[in-house]
Amino acid sequence: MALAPSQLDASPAAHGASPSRAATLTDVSRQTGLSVATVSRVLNGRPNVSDTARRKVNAAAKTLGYRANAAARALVRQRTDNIGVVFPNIDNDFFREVLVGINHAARQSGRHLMVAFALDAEDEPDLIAEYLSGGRVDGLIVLNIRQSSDALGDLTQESIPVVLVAGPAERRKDRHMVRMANEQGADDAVTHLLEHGRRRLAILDGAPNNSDAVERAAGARRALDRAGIDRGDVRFWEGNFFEDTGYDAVHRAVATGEMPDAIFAANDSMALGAMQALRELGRRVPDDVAVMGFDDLPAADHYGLSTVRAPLREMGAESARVAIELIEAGVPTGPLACHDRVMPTSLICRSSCGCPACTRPPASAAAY
Amino acid sequence: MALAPSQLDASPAAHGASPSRAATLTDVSRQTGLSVATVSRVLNGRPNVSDTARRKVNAAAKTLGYRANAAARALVRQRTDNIGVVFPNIDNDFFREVLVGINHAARQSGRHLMVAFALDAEDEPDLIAEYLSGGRVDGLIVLNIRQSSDALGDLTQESIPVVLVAGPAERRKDRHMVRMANEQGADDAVTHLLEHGRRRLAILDGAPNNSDAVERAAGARRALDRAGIDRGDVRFWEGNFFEDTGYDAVHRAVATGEMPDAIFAANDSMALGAMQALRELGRRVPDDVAVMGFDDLPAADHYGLSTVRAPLREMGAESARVAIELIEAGVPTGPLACHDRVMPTSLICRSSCGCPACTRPPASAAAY
DNA sequence: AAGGGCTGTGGAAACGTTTCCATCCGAATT
DNA sequence: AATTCGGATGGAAACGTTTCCACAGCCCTT
Repeated sequence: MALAPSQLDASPAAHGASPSRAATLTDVSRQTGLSVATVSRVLNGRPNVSDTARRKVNAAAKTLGYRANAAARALVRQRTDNIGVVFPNIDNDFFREVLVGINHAARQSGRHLMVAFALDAEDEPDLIAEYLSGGRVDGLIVLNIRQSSDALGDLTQESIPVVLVAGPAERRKDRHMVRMANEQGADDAVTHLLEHGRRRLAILDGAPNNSDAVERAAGARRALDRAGIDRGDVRFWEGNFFEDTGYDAVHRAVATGEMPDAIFAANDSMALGAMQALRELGRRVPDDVAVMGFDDLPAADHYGLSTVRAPLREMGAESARVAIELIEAGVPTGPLACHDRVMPTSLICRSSCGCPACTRPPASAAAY
Repeated sequence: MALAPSQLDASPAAHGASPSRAATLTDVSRQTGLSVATVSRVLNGRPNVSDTARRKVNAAAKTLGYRANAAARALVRQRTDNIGVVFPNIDNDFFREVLVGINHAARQSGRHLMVAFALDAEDEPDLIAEYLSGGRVDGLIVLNIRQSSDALGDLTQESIPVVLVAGPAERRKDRHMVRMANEQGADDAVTHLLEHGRRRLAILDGAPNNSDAVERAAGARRALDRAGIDRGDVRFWEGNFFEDTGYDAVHRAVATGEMPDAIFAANDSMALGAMQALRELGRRVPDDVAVMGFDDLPAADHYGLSTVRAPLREMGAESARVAIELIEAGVPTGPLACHDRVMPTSLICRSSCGCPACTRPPASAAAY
């Protein structure tokens, strides 16, 4: 009450030397002579505070280097402003791009990321369970969850929202999910090859238990059917997403004399393997055989591989946006109304598809 | 006091349906009839609790799915068990490996990771400042901090320990740092080439303002000097770590007729560029020209490039260990006694160095 | 002139832990 | 049998916020 004006008393370590403890609301309160309630109101931009008080508090907070303690705030607000991100233990090239997208969206909303990689397959459920309770995060993003590890039971049991990125297809009605348009992307690629007059196609398949692979194969078939291509002209080659299966498939084809005039590989790794085999065998790309892949790995650019870009950053950013949306909507999102956001792919024409008209779009990442 | 034995009253949502709020210590206390103090003691494995109480509490905690609230615990313990990790905005292939290493060490110590990427160069200092105060993390790891963005002033001013990974050389005595043995690695690579009888060497340099590049070049020079190689036999080619500078350098060499019999490139990207140029020019690797790189990118394996493995996971893990060590030691680590941990590199012989004796070590990552 | 509605402010409770301190009890010591 | 000791337990404070509620002025209306 007795507020001596302009009291510049030796406040506790104004910006002193030692790594002193962080300033608290009480410190600001003492320095300004105002109550912690008022100080808190100013610092949170709440109404009903006089301009005088506002000025004093802001000045003192700046001097003291005040920053609200996250734990105390989380405790009373019942909200941490953190989002958890769980990665599978499997080494995955995409991971970085997805995380960059998540980071972008999270930071735009002023939230922070808690990131964890499963150390092994058994570790994943533990990790998820750890984030689901404990109040460490307000929402959880799980990448590429392994089919088996359903630490996730019933959506309605959970106290925080969970968003799956590139999760198993069968959980789509059951879980909030963000994925890419695998089918449309593959359709686009095959259609592109057909539009360039290629007719004797080979489809290099991915691992059959991988949902990306299955969907891409389906997209390729859809394009072939729509164009009315004779199935006798199409070869379906088995692969498993690894480079050597692309390489081997081409060598087998040359052995049996069944070389196509175009190859669509369900991912870039296999496409690059196929291109290497073609080069070794003296076949020219794209003159003799056109090749398209899927994913748009950095290496694709380097080798001029035309491909379908997997919108990884967009998927990451979208998953964060969905999580935030669910967090802000409050807990009871119920079992109904699951999100299933499908991020569009885009065709990237380089040299391997053999269309001179197409120019490579800028490698920008403007909006995600 | 009046504890009715075996009271199985309708506890608040034992494991009910709705996404009810998480169980608290008070819930467990009510269910067991014991005080929160005792419950807390049991759950933290503290002594001076009867076995009866221990059993009752553990059972109730399990039934209720109790997990301690992180914010409340952090508030009273003045410690979050979180470690912050800040990445520069620059796209960096290494980032993932480093993070995996950090994750491993952090999780082994039961800590969690808060990860953030700087959105752009100006963003980095903000990010660092945000983690330095606010009590969100107990320690901070900053990767590859940009020379300019010294949001980091004086070590002694900071309230939490900060560890730099691959930071600027000039801060080594000033800051806790974890880095790799660039000089020794480059020395090893050049020595290896010399041991195979190569004498007309070319050293493909990295960007001169990059400390990794400078150190690697110094290591190469050290090996040459020690072997007493005539400097007239050695060419120093300028590069900037990008693939095309390796490619161009080889083309220039062939134009001037100064083709060496071995090339050491300061990183794999340039080495791969050089190899591609050699292939195009009809020179055989390693027969005509041996090539070695540095980093051990995934692509190095694919192209049989012999190289020096950059111990990225180890650097990550070590940085986390240093951070944890500093956290546990308490704040006042003072300006003296800065850590400068140098993680050893290792020679990876594949086919491009031309030594049949060397076999490729397993691609394990056993211990990090 | 009295009442009512705003505005600015402070006190105090609450969030969920951990931990200090006091208390109580039974067993061991004198 | 009186005393001490140590183990088991509960009460309550503390951590740093936010926010509800009460209250004191003040201006405006009737």
